[in-house]
Formats: sequence, structure tokens, C-alpha cells
Amino acid sequence: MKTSNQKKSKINSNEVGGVAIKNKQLRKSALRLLDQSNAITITEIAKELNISVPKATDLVSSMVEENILKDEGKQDSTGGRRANAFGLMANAGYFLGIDIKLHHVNFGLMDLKKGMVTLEEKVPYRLMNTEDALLELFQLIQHFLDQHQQYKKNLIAIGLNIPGRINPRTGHNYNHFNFREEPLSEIIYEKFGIPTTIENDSKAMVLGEFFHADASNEKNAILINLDYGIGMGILIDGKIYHGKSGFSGELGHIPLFDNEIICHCGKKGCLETEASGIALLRKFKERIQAGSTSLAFDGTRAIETITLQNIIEAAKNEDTLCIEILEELGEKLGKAIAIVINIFNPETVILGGTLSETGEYLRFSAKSTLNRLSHSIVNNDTSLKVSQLGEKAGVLGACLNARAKYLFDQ
Amino acid sequence: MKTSNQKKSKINSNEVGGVAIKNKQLRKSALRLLDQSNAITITEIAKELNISVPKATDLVSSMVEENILKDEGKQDSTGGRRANAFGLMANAGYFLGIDIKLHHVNFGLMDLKKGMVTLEEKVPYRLMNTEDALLELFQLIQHFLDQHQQYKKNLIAIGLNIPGRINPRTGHNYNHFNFREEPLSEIIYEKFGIPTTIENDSKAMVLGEFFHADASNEKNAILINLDYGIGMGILIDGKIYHGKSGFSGELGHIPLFDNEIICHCGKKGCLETEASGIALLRKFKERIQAGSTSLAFDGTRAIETITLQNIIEAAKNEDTLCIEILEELGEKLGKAIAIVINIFNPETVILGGTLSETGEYLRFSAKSTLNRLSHSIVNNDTSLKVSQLGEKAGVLGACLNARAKYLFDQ
DNA sequence: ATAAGTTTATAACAAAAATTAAAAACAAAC
DNA sequence: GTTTGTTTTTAATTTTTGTTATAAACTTAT
Repeated sequence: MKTSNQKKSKINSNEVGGVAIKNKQLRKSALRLLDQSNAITITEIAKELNISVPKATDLVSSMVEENILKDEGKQDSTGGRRANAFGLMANAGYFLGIDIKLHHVNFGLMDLKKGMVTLEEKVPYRLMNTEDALLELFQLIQHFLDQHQQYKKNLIAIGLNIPGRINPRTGHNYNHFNFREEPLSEIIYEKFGIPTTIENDSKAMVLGEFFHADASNEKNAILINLDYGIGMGILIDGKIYHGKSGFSGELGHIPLFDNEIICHCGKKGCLETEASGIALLRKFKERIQAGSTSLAFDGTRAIETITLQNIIEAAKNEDTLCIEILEELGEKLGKAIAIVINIFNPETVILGGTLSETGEYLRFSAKSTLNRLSHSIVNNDTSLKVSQLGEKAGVLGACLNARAKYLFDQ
Repeated sequence: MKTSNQKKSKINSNEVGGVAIKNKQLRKSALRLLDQSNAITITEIAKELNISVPKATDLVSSMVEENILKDEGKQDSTGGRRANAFGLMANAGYFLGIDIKLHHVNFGLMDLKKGMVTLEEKVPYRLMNTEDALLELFQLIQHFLDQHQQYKKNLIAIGLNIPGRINPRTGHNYNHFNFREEPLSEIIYEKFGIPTTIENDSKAMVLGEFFHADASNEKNAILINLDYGIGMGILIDGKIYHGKSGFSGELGHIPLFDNEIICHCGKKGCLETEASGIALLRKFKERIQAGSTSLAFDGTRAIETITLQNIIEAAKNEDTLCIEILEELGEKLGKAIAIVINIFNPETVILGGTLSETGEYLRFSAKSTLNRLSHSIVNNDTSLKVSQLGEKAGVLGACLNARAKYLFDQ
């Protein structure tokens, strides 16, 4: 570790001393500030960062010269000379979000000011833990990059979401692409030369969903990711909570029922056995076999080929059976949400993921269970919402994740 | 807010400028460092705080002069000149911890080095939401202070635990002593002239229990406070998690059972209806009335007068009935713990509070339920322990809370 | 035992940042 | 339209901090 020698330190300008480190930190703090408000004056920066006005002037000037900041013109007067306000230059940097789902990938490009430049949703892809699947992913990424060459020069980082357990510190993921020695983030970095950070898909979604949340960083919020399985993203103080080893938010596998249905995790009674997309399909099949009819099933094809999307579509078209089983699901989910609210006392619980496309059917039945099972003071403190972003939440989260890590994190 | 005038700013030496503020922050950072290791050298401080060695020397010298730090002598050589190590002066400051329970108060005095100077447990007191109860509390505090006059001069802060909902930011508490306008912390401060911070008792206990946890601040841990009710303290990144309005950790009121027992919160099926001290008493009564016998009940007094402590004592003396109902309780608790572990993936779950005095009976049955209900990978990642501190956890937490707030917090 | 290599501590110097002062820009009152 | 009070900006000065150099303390190898 002792590479620095008095003589060498001056030659190698990258191995910087104390002042340079502090300036870098200062710059990141300034960027964090600039991110919170649209435009900010030098005096405000000086006050917030506890530095003198001349120092803040230097800081801002250098960032303006580097085209990171832009002079946004004079602010309204506060009684004296009008101050110049500065804001981030949107085109100073871009972040690529890659949101890998089991059956498709979503791509998105975000600029420095959190504006979405491009969104490419539902690119067909089959996630598997094989070398081939990894190579195919490479191709998809390469294709996206080729299509957006004008941004490549300023591409700062990639944020990648993938289902399963993640250790964001080391960049390792455990359920997919774990056949190589290196962590996935490292593999992507070496392939494309862009710093990459990875995250679990549900955990990234919670970032995306609270994208528009007010500037205060003290967000405590929950996203429930309803798909074939049930995931949960936990936001604490505006940051994703990972737990000891990345197992946090395993809402799908909390033991909540006394049934005999064996979950794919091997246990009985998991929430997923009653309130997931898989459970929904099972119930649909049971009801059809018991004689019910539905828009989603005309009898011309095998009942096993019905997908979650079929049921969602039918529910949107007010199919009685599908709405009924969705409401049943909402009821079971309500119990889990009651538990989560009592434990976390979050500001908001958002129902997201594929199933949330069915909108209020789920929310209403969940809410009514919630009211029945949980004390109103605790209950009413938390708002229960349905995602408005849908598929976009994950990509947004991926971009924001990369942006936070490479723009602000010290 | 514009009290500072160029002319006045020099007169009022308290209204300090930028450098002074930075020095204060630096000092707090240094204290935080010093807290983590027993003794630390100037070079290490400089490196950790990103300041130059001369600056670190100044910082340390001034703190030594003020008797906050002590020269601990030479460190072992690392191959060159041996460095002087500096450590906190234990007697440079003290913190008073007051742990209010429903039927008693615990007092404790902690020095700057986290050493407990005094512990006074189970001072009789009946917590009620009345002016009289508040005045009686004042008397108890005054009495403790009088008995420890030699520390009063250096008493830096008071940490106070109280059951019920708390807003530690404003110092308000909502279930007790809420009849005055001011927050309780303010009332205590005005009465005794010592800065005071308040906290919920279960939340403070989790700090106390993880007192000895290793220096790494990335502690994610859970304390379950088993008493007449069930509380939970959540430690995230080494800090107490409060939630949006201080309702977090309401483990006692998660809906987990399909029974018809109405909880004191007004709902049915709460965990507390099956796994709390109150539930334990109910079950004891039921079993006795059904003909069981127990050491805890000789038939000479009304069964309603049996307390939790009686049952605990009997269980310690290996009373079959009490052990049985405790094991039943542990089983139900195990289900709740399985949920908590799946959600939080904590490093440790500690069973604390009065009931934890029964030791392994609870833990064994909880653990076996846990193994049955939850996936082993997630399960084995978290250790389930029984508190070794008992009544001390709350006082320790109160002291640590005050210490952290007034020693480190910026 | 002495020399060579390390590490810490202090002193001297240089650089950087904070203060202070002064000028410029603006609003509102007279 | 001028004056007064504010606030921002820039410049000059002072203070603070970092860097470099040197001395001191100590270990290890020869």
C-alpha cells in the first residue's frame, strides 16, 4: 500500500493529495445540492456546504467551464442585488438503465437532470443462468448502445437490475450469471468499458417509484412488486435497504397461511402460495375447472397456456371471474400489507409490478382488509397507492441507482 | 434570522464563523473515531478525517488541554518511531440514562468511555399520564442526581426512555405526559438544566443490546421486547429506525391469528393476543381452571393477582405448566420472527424484555418454529439470541442514545 | 554495535481558504 | 430622480491549512 514516495507523488498527478480529495468531495456535495433544487446560487451553496463565498465561486466557475453547470440567469430579487443561479447541464452526462426481467429487458437513458432521453420497453429476452443468455444480453446492450451513439461519449455509468439476490457492494449476484469468477458488474464493465452497478429488480423499482417524491431525503417507503412471485423494495431514509446479505424484502415467503400448498421455496404457507401471480393462475384454473367461465379462456386452448397477462387483460375488460380472483388476492395481500405497515410505519406503500396494471381492484380489496386488520391511527398514517409507472419503474430505478452511485456517493 | 451584522459578529463570540463551525464538526468526527477504537494516533486521525498531520496535532492538543483526551502513551512500533496514542478521558463527561417502565424506573450513569458508573435498577414507580406522576418522576431524578453530585458538574446529557410513541426529533411523546404544551425533553431540560433526549423504551433497548457489537456501524438488528405487551426495536445501519411518525416496530399488533380475542388496540388476531405477557397470564388462568397445577398458584389467593413475574419465577424453578405455556408462546413468536427475518434479513434477533428472563425455553421453541416456517438460507443468516442484559438493556440504551446525540451528532 | 530503513513529530514554508472590505446591482421609499 | 437599505460579486488581506523538509525515535539487518 505504500506506493507513494515524496519524489513520485508529484509526477503521478492522479495520486492526489488531501486538498484534491476534499475538492472532489466538495464537488459531489455540490452536485447533490444542485440535484435537489433546480437552480441554486453561489451564496446558497456556500451556506449549505459550509464554505466561503469565494470558494463556492471557484467551485461553480470550474464546473461551468467543464460544462457540468449552466448559468441559469438572475434569480428573483430578495431585496438586493439579484443573484445568478446555476443548474445542472442535462447533457453533461448520461446513465444507462437496464432492467432485466424473466421474459424481457427494459432499456432507458437518463440525462444528468433526471430527464429520460429514451425508453425501450419489453425487448424480448429469456433470462437464464447460462453463458448463452449472458452473451445474448451483451448483444442487446451493444445494440442499444449502437442506436444511441451520440450519448456514448458522455455515458457515465450503467445501472443494471436483475431478479434474485444481490450484493451491491461487491457487485455479485447469486441467482443468475454466477458461473464466472467475477461479479456481474465487473463483467459488464470489462465488456463495455462503462462503470456498472447492479441491483435487485424489486429494490430498484422502489427507487423509480419514488422518483417524483419530494426533495426531502427522509423517505421511508415500500414497494410491493407483484408478478409471478412477490418481491418488496424497502426505502429507508431515501436509500435502498439491503439487510445483512441482500435477503431483505422476501415478502413472498413470509409464513402467513395454514394451507398445504408447497411454495417453490420448499415451505408451506408462504404468502406467494396465496397472493402471487402463480397463485392467481392456479385459482383461475380451479375456478374454470369448477365450471366458471371467463373472457380469458374460450376453451380452444389448453388451460396451462394461460398467462398472467391474459388474466390482466380480461380483468381490464371487466371479466367477472378475473376480477373476483384478483380481489381475493388483494384481500390476502392486505394482511401482508398490514404487517408491513405495523413494522415499518412508512409514508407510502405502492403496489407495483405486472399485476398492478389491474389498478384499483387490487387496491380496494387490500385496503378494506387493511382497515379491518390494522389500527386506524397506524393505518391512516400510510397511503396505499397503485403504481402509475408500471414497467418504467424498474428502468427509472436502474438509472437513478447508477446516477446516485457515480454522481454523489463519496 | 438575520441577526448577524458585520459589526456585531465580533462581539458575540458565540455566533461563530465558518472555521469555528468546521472545527466543531471536526472535533465531533474525531470523537466518533476515538469512540470506535480505544486509542488512536495523530497520523490515523489525520488519515481518517482527511486533514493534515499538523492540523490533527492541533486538534488533539486542544482536546488534551481541555481534558477530553488523554495521552495513552506509546503504541507498539510498526517498524519506525513509535506513535503516541490518544484516547477518551472517561471522566470528561457523563450521561444519565433514565429508563421508565410501567411499574418501575431504572437509572444509570455512563462515562465518556461507555463505562457504567452506577446502575440503580427497579426503583418503584407507577407510570401514569398525570401531573402527579410527572412530579414524582422529578423527585426520583432529583434524588438520583443528589446521590451522584460528584458527577453533576460534568453531566452532559440525559437520555430518557418511555413506553409509547415518540417523536425524537421534536422530543414529543404521545402516550404519557402529553398534558403540557412543551415536549417532555424540554420539560426535563427546564427542570434540571441538562439537555435531554427521549426515546421509546423498546427502541432504546435495541441500542443497549448491541452495545458490545463490533465497531462496524453497519449493524442491522432487531430486538423483540417481551413484556405484558410486545415491542420491537429496529436497528438499521447502527441507528434506531423510527418510521414516518414513530409508529415503527408495532410487532405486537401485526394480524397473525384467526382468533376471536380482542386486543387492547381494539382489533382481533394481533400477535399480542397469543404471544404476549397478557396472553401468557390468560393461558395460565385457563389451564389452572381446567385443572392443571403449578408452583405459581397454590390456590390461596385469587388467580387474578398472579403476575408475569410469578410465572417467570415458576418457570425458572422448572414448573411444568409455566414451561409449557412459555413454549407455546415461543412457537407463536417464532412465526412472527420468521416474518421479521424474511423482511429485514438482520444479523441478529434478540429476545429481550421481562419474559426473556426465562431464557432458552422461549428461544428453543421459537427457533424450531422458525426452522419449520422459513427457508434455511435466510434463516441461518440470522442468529436468534436471548438477551443477557435483561433490565440493563434499556438504561444502557438511554445512556448511549444521549451520548450519541450530544457527542457525535452534527 | 553500527548502519539502513521506517515511522512519527515538529518546524518552516507555501498554498488555500476564510475574512474583511469595497464595489456593483437592485428594490423600495422619499 | 435620488437616497437608503439589501444582497451579490469581486478584490484585498489575513488566517488557516496543507505540503515539504528535517529531526527524532525506533526496528532490523549486517
